[in-house]
Amino acid sequence: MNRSVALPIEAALPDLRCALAEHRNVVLQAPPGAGKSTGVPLALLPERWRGDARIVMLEPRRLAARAVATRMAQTLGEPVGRTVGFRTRLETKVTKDTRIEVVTEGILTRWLQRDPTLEGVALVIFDEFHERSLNADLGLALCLDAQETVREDLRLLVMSATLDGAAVAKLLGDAPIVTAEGRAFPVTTHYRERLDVRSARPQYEDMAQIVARTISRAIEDEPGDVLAFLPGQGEIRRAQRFLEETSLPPGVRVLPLFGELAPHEQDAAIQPSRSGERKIVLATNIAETSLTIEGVRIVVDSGQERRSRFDPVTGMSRLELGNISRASADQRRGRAGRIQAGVCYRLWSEVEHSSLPAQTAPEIVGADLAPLALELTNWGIADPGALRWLDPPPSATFAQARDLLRSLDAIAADGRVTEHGRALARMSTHPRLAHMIVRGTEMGLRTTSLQIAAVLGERDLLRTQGQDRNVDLRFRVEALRGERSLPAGVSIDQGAKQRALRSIDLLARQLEQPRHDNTKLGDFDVGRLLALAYPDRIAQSRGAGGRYLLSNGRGAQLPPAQSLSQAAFLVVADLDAGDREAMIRLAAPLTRELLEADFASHIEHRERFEWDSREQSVAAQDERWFGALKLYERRIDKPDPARMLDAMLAGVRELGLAALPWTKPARALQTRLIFAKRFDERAPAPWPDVSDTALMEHLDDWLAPWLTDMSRRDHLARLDLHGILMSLLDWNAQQRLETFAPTHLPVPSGSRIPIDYTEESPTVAVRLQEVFGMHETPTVAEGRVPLTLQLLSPAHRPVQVTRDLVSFWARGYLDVKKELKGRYPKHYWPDDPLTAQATARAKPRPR
DNA sequence: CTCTCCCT
Repeated sequence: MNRSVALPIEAALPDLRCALAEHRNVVLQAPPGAGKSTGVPLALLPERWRGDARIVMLEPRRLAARAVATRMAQTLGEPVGRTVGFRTRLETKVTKDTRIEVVTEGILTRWLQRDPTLEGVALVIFDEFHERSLNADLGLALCLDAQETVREDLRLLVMSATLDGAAVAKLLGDAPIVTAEGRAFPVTTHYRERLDVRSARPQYEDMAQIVARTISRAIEDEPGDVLAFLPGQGEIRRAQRFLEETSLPPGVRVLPLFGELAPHEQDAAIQPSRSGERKIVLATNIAETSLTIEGVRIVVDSGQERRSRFDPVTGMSRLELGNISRASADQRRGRAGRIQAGVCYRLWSEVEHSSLPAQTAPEIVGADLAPLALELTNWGIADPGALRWLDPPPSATFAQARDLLRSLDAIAADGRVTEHGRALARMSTHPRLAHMIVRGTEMGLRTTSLQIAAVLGERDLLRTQGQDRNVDLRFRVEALRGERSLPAGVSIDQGAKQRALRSIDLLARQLEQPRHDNTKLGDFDVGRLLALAYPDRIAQSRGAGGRYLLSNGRGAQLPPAQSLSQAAFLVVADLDAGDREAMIRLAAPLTRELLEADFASHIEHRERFEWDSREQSVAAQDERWFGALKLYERRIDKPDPARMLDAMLAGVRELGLAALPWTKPARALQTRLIFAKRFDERAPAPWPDVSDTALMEHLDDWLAPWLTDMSRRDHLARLDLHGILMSLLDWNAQQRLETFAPTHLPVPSGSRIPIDYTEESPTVAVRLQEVFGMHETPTVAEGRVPLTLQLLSPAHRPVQVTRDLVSFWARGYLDVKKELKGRYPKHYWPDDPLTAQATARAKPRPR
């Protein structure tokens, strides 16, 4: 147990032992390099409270679980699996002698679901808790619940590097906080303002270019290897090009590092440089926690990262580029001070730094919560509020997750877990995929469904170089089965394949044995099975260009040059939701026939009656829908008249009243009725409101009866609007209208002049000569409304307007006569118009 | 021109 150099954690161990002897729950705060992961479990092994029970320590990653267990075993001078063992989903080294068990975080959840008392476990240690992984948060919530209900003596130790310990200590019931020093060398921090004040810079510069320039300056100014953090592969490739264009000192190599890189390429970046050589590692977040790069003295930090964010509305995730947190920046900087004093270049200013979030948002805030919701439901909890959380699961996402579980038949109508849901919870895969495996097994497609789940559990089974990546999932399933020869530039990731095969074994053991299994792969088996897992991502071609519509209503697009783009239907296993259209990353083809057969109970039959604006007619169609996808449509030969009528009315509503065949008499009748309604004071008034507004509002009442058998705009020409309006009046009202608002005014010449009711005051336009002998101003509305007389010349030119004929004759007439006599000398212009003979003749009477 | 990790 002796080490040549004492770990910094040693100093804190007495306090930690004390705290754990007296309290069930304790928080240990220690920076990276303190040696807590290996030091703490070993130090607690002899404690009295342990008895003969195990200490369990959670690690966020399999690699870490194995490495930490190995180091502890070495310290004891034992092989792994004796006193110290580890357990991950895919690999286990544990015996009956094991008293310290290092496990990945998901394993604990599995244990708790099987045995909430966690029998045989004295202490659970949450290592790297500051990373706030979903599984660690869930594990802690379940442990606290178990502690409250069935395991009062269970001890919990939360270890954290950068996390503010106070919040978690409070969550643990005012647990004591023990702190330890780290062992890190000082790192000098340069902010961007100090680097770049010299030159005026353009407004925008490629991040990759700025990183490259900072690196080439740093490598001149400082000794040692460089680790640069960039948000993604694209930026890494660009920075690499920029660096290779500049003249780097001899012996300096540029090495990219990201998750999709082949293992031997990752190793090249991780291993220490040979003597006399230096390296520049361009890395994603993978180098922040998962991998440690040997020999780094200089860190260049872009300050950005890509993060996955789940959208509960669409049920899809998207990658977002954003600023890192201060905690993350410190973690990245710490990578420069592991073996000696180092230097860190931050490509942002000190002012910007203070505005960054202190901590990275915990995973639970932005993740798909379907797995968590299934765990909680299986735990017997429908509302996460029943448990204690640092950050509770966001309610919208949790609700979406419960909806999904309901659609997978995992939750019953009463909100509790179903037998099927229990089966899904027993499986070590996403509930969607577990559902696919269980139902697929029932369909006789067990092997294929297991293979799909295993392939989807890996980032990508295939490595593609120098060409467009083929997104067909069948391609990968066939490769896993060894049934496909791969084209040049495409190879199997052997590590991924081995993990996939282990996964299949594991999942198969979690299943009931099938009655029969079809091991041969049919063309559409993958698509059919995938549809069980992702019914919301079944996609229908929109025609050309690899563009599809998903059953959840969103658009999605295939990358260029995909053989799948010929498929009428796809099921999408993986996609990035993007800003506008989602990009399909993995999919398999399906047919309409299979979709309709497998999802018969989810297909919606609709008889659709709608006004088609483009065709200007009613569309009466028989349709079959799956979510947002229209699978089938046919014109209905004998449509239901009532629904036809509704659609026709909708059409008129859209077209407006102007689309109706208004004749002059019809419009005139409308204005007379409006006039009558306005001026008739007799009660009860028999007049309907036929203003344009009222007609539009009440189309169903007055127009509908006349629209039977009509289905297009043309048909409206058949309407007799005058007759229709007249039919709104009973016989008495029709009679009364004739006297109250007559159509015409008889004048002394014998003519009948039409009365225009559209103006504010009803008007007749009549030649002056026709009203000689008319003593009084004519009226309508039973004498209450005088008509406006527009008096015209023989040539129908307006001469005078008056609402008072008596005073016109008395005063205005003389002037008018004089003028008209000048222009129309042959006409008859009497001195006394009241006794003169009116005439309707256009030509002057012969003298 | 798309991060990373994980599940008896």
